Amino acid sequence: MTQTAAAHVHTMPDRPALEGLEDKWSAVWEEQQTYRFDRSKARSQIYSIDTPPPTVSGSLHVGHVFSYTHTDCIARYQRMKGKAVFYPMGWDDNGLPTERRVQNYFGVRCDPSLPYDAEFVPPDKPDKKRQLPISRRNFVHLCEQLTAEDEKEFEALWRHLGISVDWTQTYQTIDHNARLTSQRAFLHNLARGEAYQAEAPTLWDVTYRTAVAQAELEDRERPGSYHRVSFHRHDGDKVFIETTRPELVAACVALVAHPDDDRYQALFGSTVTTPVFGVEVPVVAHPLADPEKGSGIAMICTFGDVTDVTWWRELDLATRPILGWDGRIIPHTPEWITSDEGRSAYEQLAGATVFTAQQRMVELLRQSADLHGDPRPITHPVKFFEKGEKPLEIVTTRQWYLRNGGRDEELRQQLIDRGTQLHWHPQNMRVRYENWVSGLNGDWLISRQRFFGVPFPVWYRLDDSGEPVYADPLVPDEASLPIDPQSDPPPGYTEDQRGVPGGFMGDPDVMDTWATSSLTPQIAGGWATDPDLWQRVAPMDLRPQAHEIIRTWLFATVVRSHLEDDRLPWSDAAISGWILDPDRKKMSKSKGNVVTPMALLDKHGSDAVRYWAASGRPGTDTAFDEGQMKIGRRLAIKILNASRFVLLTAGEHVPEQPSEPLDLSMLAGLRQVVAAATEALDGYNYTRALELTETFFWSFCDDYLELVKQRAADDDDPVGRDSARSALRQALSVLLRLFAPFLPFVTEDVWSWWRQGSVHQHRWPTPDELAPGGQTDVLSDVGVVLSGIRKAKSEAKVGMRTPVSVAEVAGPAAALERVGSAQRDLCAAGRLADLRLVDSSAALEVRSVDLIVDNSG
RNA sequence: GGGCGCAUAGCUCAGUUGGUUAGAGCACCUGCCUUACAAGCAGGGAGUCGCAGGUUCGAGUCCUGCUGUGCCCACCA
Repeated sequence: MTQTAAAHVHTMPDRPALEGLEDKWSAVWEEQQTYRFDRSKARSQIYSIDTPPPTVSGSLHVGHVFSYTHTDCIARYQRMKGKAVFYPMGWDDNGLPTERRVQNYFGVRCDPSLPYDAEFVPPDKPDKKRQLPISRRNFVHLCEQLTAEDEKEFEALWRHLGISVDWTQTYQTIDHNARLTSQRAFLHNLARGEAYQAEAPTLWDVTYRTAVAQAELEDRERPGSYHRVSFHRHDGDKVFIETTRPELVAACVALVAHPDDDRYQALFGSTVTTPVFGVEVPVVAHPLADPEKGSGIAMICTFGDVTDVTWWRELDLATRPILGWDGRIIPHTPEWITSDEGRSAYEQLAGATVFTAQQRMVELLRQSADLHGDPRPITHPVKFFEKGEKPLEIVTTRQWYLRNGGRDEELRQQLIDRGTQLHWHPQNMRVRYENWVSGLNGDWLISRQRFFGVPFPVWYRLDDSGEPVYADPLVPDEASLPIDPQSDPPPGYTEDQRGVPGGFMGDPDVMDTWATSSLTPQIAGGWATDPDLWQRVAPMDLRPQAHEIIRTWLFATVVRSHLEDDRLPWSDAAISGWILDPDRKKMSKSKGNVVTPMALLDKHGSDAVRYWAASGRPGTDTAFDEGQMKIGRRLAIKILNASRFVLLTAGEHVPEQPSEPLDLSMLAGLRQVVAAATEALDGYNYTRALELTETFFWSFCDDYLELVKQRAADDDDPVGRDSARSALRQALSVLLRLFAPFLPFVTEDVWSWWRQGSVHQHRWPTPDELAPGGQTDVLSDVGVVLSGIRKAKSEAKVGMRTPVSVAEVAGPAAALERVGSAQRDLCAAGRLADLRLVDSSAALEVRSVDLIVDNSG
């Protein structure tokens, strides 16, 4: 142990350089287990992070580097403050992107009805046209196999970037623990009545043939057309409506207008008949109807859009669905269409896609003279599944829901209150949370009609006629989780009772990916597998994440924790911004402007890239700026050179406390920096902490080092010499630690030149450890004089080494006294033979500088 | 349509609760081989703080309106 530790005390190089520091130190950190979580600590001594699990099937981009660096700076700071940092890493391999990738890569598809095949090996050459059906468990294996490669790439990047994750703490969102956790949490929700099934109109993606939750919607502007269509009153008069969806006339259940709309007062309470189909529908009033839109009166169909659902529910209207789960018009002619003409018209639509049905319906309306004028093209927002390509339809299906306040004012208020209790960085992000929670219009739909994912751990009894009894699901023992109801029988049943009357059937659905990722604190923290760990890390300290998933990941996590533990999942949420390209657009792969992160790290060095990332304030979108990385690189090199100089000058000797006013002044300034940087980091303002340290460091190099370099080497003045040496060593030690969270490689390398152990396990500096006393204005006043002398030389276009016979400095007596206290240093640094101090009431200034210019040569 | 940001030097950004003459870095210009660092050092020029009002002794900062820009949300007739 001592042997290996000693091996990492490195000697100071003659020409220090940044090259190779990443590989060198990441290997040492791994070997020394520098970032290993110490689980012997109690909760109060632990800082725990709910790390975002990156989607492994996605690609690495600069945004990852940016936001993970922010979290790492916080993690390193907390570690140096003495906390045991729980900093796990997850991999998101659940959900549609992975499902599609595994299908294409291996040429297979998941068929949950198949039994597990332990002997299965994927085909050598995937046949993309005929995907081989395999069981869910086999599919999960392939997923884990494929994503392992991606995980390696991510891990290599994180290590190279210096992310101080504990690599023994990893999870995958589809792994055993994640499935166990998701199923167990669901069963708790079910037992408490928070999870329930309902048959209801549901937003439905016809391509994936799955339900979609409110949080996964997005609006897209799409072309459409207003069709002016007439309905018929019994007296033969026509009522004109405008619709963008004439193909749904057969699903019409009512016309609706605003209750105050004078034009339609006479119609309310009466009935009209639909064009073409001749179905009698009521005319109703509802305040949601907009008199300004179209003709002010609209047809209500089951279901054309979510407003239809509202009207249907609130006005208690009939249900006349004509769209199937495949997005086509239902083949058999519905019973509410009774006329011969109507039934034959419907037959022309039956089985057609929405697109084709609309064309045929327009033709039918023309023939019956119920289409007035030409369709008027418009552009309007249409709801899409965010990963889908066709507009969503609304169909009635049986689904699992989880209460999230969308239909319950009391729960909604409790969740809004949770948002208030959470410390947001930056604070204004809370508003997005509140807007979202306030705008919820239903509970969280958590079931998906997909094949790959975490299955619902329930079965249904089949009655004597083989129909499932949904009202009373069979549930497994918690000890048997995770289970797959498609291959495991419920307790008390045997597999041969599957699908037979009097037997059972497994729930065919899987959970929404957010139903799993909303449990990342529980998955990472061992809620279901390691109660000892869980009580040490939960509730967690920090959730770092991006702002666009506040409505999904953040909110869903709050919901789960609120329902399960009646508390917040973490105390703080740090919301990172986006990376913008130079055109101020969000960087994205499709635009082809993404730089691969590893190439950046190689080009500039990890510390330099981290410097750029840390310059992006919490929650603020930041421009991708290689110039900023060059500045970071320069800073890292400066740290190498200045440290080397300090150590050469100050030597190995550990002297007494500093005594010279100038030295004490510098340390007084540094004490202020330590206090301010600590306060900034406590408030998650890592950018401010870096900025303060950097500013101090440059003036430390340019002024203080220049002033004391001669005294520090002057053996004729042992007191002054040792004062400077002591101050230099104290300052270097503190500065390296202040920089360590941001520039872990260069600081660790310098630390190894003269100290034992890792700087990253050293304690964060405190003002108390620096020599007390000292006035900051000694150094600043001396700096004014030094700057004046430099300016005179610069304006005379002579070198800084040019000697000066006398410089005259004027200012108030107190300032002159401070300058005088460092007269020797000033004369040495400015090459002054004499410094003349003149009393003046004006601000301190250099009045004259008499240069000794050698014109002879 | 509602909400939240942003707008300060050519570029990227700081400017804490209102307070002398608005700052930094990059870029640019002028110099300097100076023994830690030329991937360095010294110095310099450069801004009507988006526009218009208002509050105040005093506004980059507070209030109102507007413009531009970005994001989030929203009920598809």
